[in-house]
Amino acid sequence: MAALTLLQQCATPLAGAGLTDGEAAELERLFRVLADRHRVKIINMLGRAGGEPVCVCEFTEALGLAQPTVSYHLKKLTVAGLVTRERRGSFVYTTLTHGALERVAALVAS
Amino acid sequence: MAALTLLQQCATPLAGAGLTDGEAAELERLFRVLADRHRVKIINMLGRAGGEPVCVCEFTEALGLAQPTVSYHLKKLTVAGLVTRERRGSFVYTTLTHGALERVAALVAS
DNA sequence: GTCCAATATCAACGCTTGTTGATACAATAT
DNA sequence: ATATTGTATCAACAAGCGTTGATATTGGAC
Repeated sequence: MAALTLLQQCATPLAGAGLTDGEAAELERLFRVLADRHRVKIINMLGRAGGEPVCVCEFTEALGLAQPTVSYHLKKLTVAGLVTRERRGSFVYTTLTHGALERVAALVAS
Repeated sequence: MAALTLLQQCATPLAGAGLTDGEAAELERLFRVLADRHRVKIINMLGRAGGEPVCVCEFTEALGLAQPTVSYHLKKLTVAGLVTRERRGSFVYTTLTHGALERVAALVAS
């Protein structure tokens, strides 16, 4: 009856403080923006442009998507701070935010 | 009438070869696994454990989720190759795959 | 002013995802 | 053998996401 039944045998000590709910939610939002094949391609195109602005119309052609769809994806990337947009006449150009990807990479590796 | 109407003013030259459809889809799958606050927390907990295995029951407690939900998330992380699972008696322990996060970070920064 | 082209927003639909009770499986104890 | 505990799978639902016609907005050309 005095058997020590070894409860809590699974304990594993964790060092340091964990992520807060807010930090976890922010990382979720960031990765969610990256979690789309078209947005990944857009970012890759912008990277290959070497920081130079790329016209919206190039994405529609390269991705084979309808114009509203591209607009939808670019907005997601913009509000996430990964790209910036500027008008030049009737065209809108998108630029990769400098250092944004490096910041993401640093977050992952931490 | 001979007005040069400047068609294709938006051209931007892109250097190098872009991502293939397969590569873009693979990145999408990877980021999709990371795009969840609970999975982010799990990975963070595993990182803080310093490569040591962590029992499933610790996640249910720390995340405040039902047991099937934790099982669901751990499976996603497992099939993505980010973590590995092993049984020890009736407990199942999860370990952060060595170098997995560093590989992801390298992908992002490229 | 009108006309046209590039882009953004809206509305609606199909599809995927996260969650959880219920249930099944696995391993140990008795 | 049965009982119990830890974990995985199943079924069903709510919520969010990507897509695209239709429509609105913006800016240049005439």
